[in-house]
Amino acid sequence: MSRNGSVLSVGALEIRPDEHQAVAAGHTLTLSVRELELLAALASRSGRIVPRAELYETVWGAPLRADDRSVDVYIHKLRVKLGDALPGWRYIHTHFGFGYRFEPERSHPFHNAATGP
Amino acid sequence: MSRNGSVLSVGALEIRPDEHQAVAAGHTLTLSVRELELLAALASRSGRIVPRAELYETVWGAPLRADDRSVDVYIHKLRVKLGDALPGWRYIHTHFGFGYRFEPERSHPFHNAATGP
DNA sequence: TCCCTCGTTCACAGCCTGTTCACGACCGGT
DNA sequence: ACCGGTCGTGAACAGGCTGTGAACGAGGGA
Repeated sequence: MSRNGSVLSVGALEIRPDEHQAVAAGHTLTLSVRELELLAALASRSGRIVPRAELYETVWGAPLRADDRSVDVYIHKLRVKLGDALPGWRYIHTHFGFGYRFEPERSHPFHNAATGP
Repeated sequence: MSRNGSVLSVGALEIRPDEHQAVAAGHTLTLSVRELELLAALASRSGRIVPRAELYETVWGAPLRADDRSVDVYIHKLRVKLGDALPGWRYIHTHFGFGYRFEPERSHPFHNAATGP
């Protein structure tokens, strides 16, 4: 990940939280407020395993309740949209019992994706 | 988007604010003052997600009131005229909760539009 | 004055979002 | 392989935004 002012750049993704905009391989993603905020929260911690509680507190601004699945639901929404925009790559990895890790990785070793991370 | 003096060029559109004229695929559009100004405001920010307030302040020259729908109404008028002039292309994209983004994009994957953006 | 255009404002329908459920698949430990 | 706890995912809901057609009044030209 790299920072340039308020711009987060991870793999083929460029995220500008201030402008509510995320661009994947030159194509602007259609994200809701929560989706973009969660994406930014993940991207700004790229490569780290981030606990749900940390993600929730960052995006929702409140402590995570014991049975709240909001983070999981939004992770799924992001995976779908990122998958559509950048086929052949996985950005969000699950770490069972802990949380998620954001990092570009090929979905399949033999996938013929053209552009690198 | 490209600038040449006072000319904005986005996709098949060419907008000359100084001459109060907008040309789509060689055909001059019939736009009112507000319509042209809003189109110019959008085109000059092509590819960016622009908040309603910014558009309103640029075109109307005053801060956007909380329940003012003028921008939405004019966006609709522009969409109709652009849709007529350039079928098969979408230029104005809604970003729910924020504003609009101006960028040429095919309406349908299978549309046989001849001219590119 | 009459007609027509334009900008503004309404009203209502329809779409999008955030949240919460429900249920099945998956994981790790025993 | 069995089990309890975690995750993935599709769907239902209520509320807030946006799309859209129409009404209104001001202003300009014939």
